[in-house]
Amino acid sequence: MSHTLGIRQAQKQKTRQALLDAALGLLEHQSLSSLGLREVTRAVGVAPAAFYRHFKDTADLGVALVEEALGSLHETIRAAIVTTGGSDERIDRAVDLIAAHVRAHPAHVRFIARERHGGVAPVRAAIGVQLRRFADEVAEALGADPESGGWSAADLRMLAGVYVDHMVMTASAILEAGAGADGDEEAAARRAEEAVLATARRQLRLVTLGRRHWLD
Amino acid sequence: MSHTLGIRQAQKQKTRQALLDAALGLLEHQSLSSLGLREVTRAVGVAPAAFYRHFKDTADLGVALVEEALGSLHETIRAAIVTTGGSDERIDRAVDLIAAHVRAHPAHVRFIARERHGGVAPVRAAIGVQLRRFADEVAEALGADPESGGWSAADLRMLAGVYVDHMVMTASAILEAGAGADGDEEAAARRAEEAVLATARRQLRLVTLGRRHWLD
DNA sequence: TGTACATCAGTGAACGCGCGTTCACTGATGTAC
DNA sequence: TGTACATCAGTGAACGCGCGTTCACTGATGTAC
Repeated sequence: MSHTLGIRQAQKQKTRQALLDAALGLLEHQSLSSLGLREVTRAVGVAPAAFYRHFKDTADLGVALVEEALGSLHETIRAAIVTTGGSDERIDRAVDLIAAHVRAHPAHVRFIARERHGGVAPVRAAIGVQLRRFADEVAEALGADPESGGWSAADLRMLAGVYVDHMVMTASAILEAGAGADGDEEAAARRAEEAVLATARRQLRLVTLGRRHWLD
Repeated sequence: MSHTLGIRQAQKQKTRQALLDAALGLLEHQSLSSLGLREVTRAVGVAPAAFYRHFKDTADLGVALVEEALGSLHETIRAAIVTTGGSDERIDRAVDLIAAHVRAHPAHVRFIARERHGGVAPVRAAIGVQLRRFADEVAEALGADPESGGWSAADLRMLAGVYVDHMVMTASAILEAGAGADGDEEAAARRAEEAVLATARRQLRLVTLGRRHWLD
């Protein structure tokens, strides 16, 4: 099988991951566009010059973060796709999966929502490519669904786009709902999150109804 | 009626507007989070210290930009609301209005899409407040529509949210479609924009169908 | 297993530069009489 | 209308500071024999 990494390679990967983690943390309160290389290395505890052993600049690090963040989202999307059952069960399941994803990877969700339209072109492009891939994948799954008989490829792709966009928007809204959760406000934050989830479910039901009558 | 501004006040307003315009231009390729005060004053041709006669810092300037950008969007939304006719005509009209808005105020659209989830909290908050106001306004208009008989306030609000979010996303997508339009690619960009508009119309039709069968 | 050399992730000092902020100022505009 | 004083938008110099990038380096790890 795959041979074990040498000590040197393993240590390098560890430092690289520490840089990525530190950057993600620092991006909670700023945009990638203003993230400094020295800020990141300071947070990790290595010399500024060490940064260049791993990334060309912070935009390059941002692209690596896109792969990490959308890798985890990809798994959630696949889990939502394979769900079976009636439309209401599928909607509940999809929304639960998104909520769990946000709880597991809040910083990833924030990063994607923030940089999707952010000021760093290569990162924006990388996010765009991946989200389009997700939509293609969802469109393919929708095409396999008997409910989609008679749908054109363009219409399936349009519907898939609605689902993917909705997923990203909902994830970001859940994050925002929990943002003010300090001390006593925890209960209020939980209520706000539940309101976001309820709205998301209603919106998905609306789309499902539209889908059902698309070919009328 | 309102008395004319003094020469001093008029000149001050002119400088303030020049700072806002310069900032908006500089934000095409970066986020507010990384916009420098000196950058803005340099673009206008005034001393750095002059900035403080108008804004506390760049975040403060950003909040002023939100009001400017969402003021113009507000008018477009009102125009879309008062449209009459069958649902297809209303959809076509709404999408045309968005396209015209993007053509008239591309930098405003970019700013809102970028900073809606951006790294500057006061700006994010200001955008959130205004978009929620727009949704309230749309919900009220939807409530007056005979097609919405029997709808709960929460459902109307949910639907209004879908429309407002869709409008912002579509505006941003139109901008992105035209982004690569240099030289020979102009024709390709126009085709890309038309594809975005076609998708937006289909998505609105999907929502309209869902709306029609909401109470089934 | 042991030795001699090659590799290379991370160091630490140095650089020039542009940043945000302060301050006393200037001179055109505004106001009171 | 004319004069004397007040206001205040914009100036320009100065400050300390952290930035990104470069470079020769060190010493642990890897490799060839």
